[in-house]
Amino acid sequence: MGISKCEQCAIRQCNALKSLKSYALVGLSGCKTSLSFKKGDVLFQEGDNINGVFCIKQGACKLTKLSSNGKDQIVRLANAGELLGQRSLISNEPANLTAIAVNNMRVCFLPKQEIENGFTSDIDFSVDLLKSLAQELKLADNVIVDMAQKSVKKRLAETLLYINVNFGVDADGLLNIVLTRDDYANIVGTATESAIRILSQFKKEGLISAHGKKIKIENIEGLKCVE
Amino acid sequence: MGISKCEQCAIRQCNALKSLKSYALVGLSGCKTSLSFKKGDVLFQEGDNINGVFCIKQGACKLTKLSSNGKDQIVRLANAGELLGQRSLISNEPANLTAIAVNNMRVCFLPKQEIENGFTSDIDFSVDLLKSLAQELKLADNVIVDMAQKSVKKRLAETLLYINVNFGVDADGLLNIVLTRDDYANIVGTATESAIRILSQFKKEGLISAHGKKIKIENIEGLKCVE
DNA sequence: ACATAGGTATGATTTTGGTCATATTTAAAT
DNA sequence: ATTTAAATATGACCAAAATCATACCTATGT
Repeated sequence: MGISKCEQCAIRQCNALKSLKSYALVGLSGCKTSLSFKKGDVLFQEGDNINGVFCIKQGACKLTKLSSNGKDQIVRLANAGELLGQRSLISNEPANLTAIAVNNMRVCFLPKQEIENGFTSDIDFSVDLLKSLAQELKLADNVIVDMAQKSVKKRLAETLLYINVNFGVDADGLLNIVLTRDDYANIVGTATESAIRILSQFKKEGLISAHGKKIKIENIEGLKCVE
Repeated sequence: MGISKCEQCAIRQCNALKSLKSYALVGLSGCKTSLSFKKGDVLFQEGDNINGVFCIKQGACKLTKLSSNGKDQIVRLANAGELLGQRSLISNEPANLTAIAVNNMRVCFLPKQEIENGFTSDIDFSVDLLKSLAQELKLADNVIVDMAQKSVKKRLAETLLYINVNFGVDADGLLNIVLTRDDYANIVGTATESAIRILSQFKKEGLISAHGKKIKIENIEGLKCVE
């Protein structure tokens, strides 16, 4: 059971839970589970009946799906503040994606029943859920277009820029999210060797620098111009 | 103004409007606009403030997005019964996609205000909207994986199978949706010549037959096995 | 019926990206 | 600290798909 209380948790301001009335939050506090995951841990798997949502308090994860060719595609990255499993809860279906921690995470699990109470009683909450799904859908549609129309090199450049904007950099300017070359390949949908090759090229061109897995963007404008 | 009444319209059973209470339907009837579009007509464009939703009574359309390389990607096809513009309405944003009729269409336009009244008063309506967005999101995620991981040939085979299942065939077994080779290319995200070449190959292999633009699937199992 | 534009078809060639092979480096486990 | 596995790097080669070129259909309007 949770130590902290949902009413006092700042992270809920980042997602639809911000619209829950205080009595609903008290209900949540009483039945939530605080979990922690280490890098590489699986939060849930494609096909799991998750029966609730996960609120990311700290850390980030990748949402992947296994393709029929045996490769895992990373469909998107989720950051602290995001709610996972909304879609499955709403559709009343098993998870369509697998969630894997990309660094150490603290997560609250909120059981389905409690959330459902929220959205029959709180119209603002369902409106917020609608908005967040609508946003996810828009982003997904845009990814479809990028996948279909842009080169691997451009997709990889845009991925670096995306991570820079959405996850930021540390004191040394290194991207806060640390991914393997294989992860990068699975985001842009290419072979691992191709991702490695292109990142090496970006390094030679001075667009990025790499210290092991840690990447620093050296030339944002240059990356934006990659075709 | 509409001739028929929303209360008596069967097509709304196919989408979230089925959950509107009868008084809300009467309100809609009073302010809806019945439109018709011919093949190739634009219902709305990416960037338009559509200020309402479109309910497709008859016909089908393609939802496209212009990529930075100047090509139009077909993100999905929408059939009779579907509601267009839900996402924009919810996000309160301009349309992210362009809708173009692929055959003759009859469509009702339902203004935003009226729909919004529906979802503050009718919890079932917002739940249904949530479910339909959730479904769209799941499909979009699956398309991302397919785009990233499958060959052009496989994507084209799956597109034919998708159209077969979702739009059906006429008395002669020809697919009900008639698309140009260019449209097929823009669905799977390839060059027009590549789409033409692969369809020719499918013809030679006896998987399909083509009578001008009209396509008939001759060997469903064969198409399913295309890699 | 004829002209015309848009769509289909196919060949030749180039480019992009995938696969296979093999080092080398880095990180994790004992 | 040493071993081991995993991740990175790079070359060589191959396959898939894009591009360029050209020709031929087939609807459409005049």
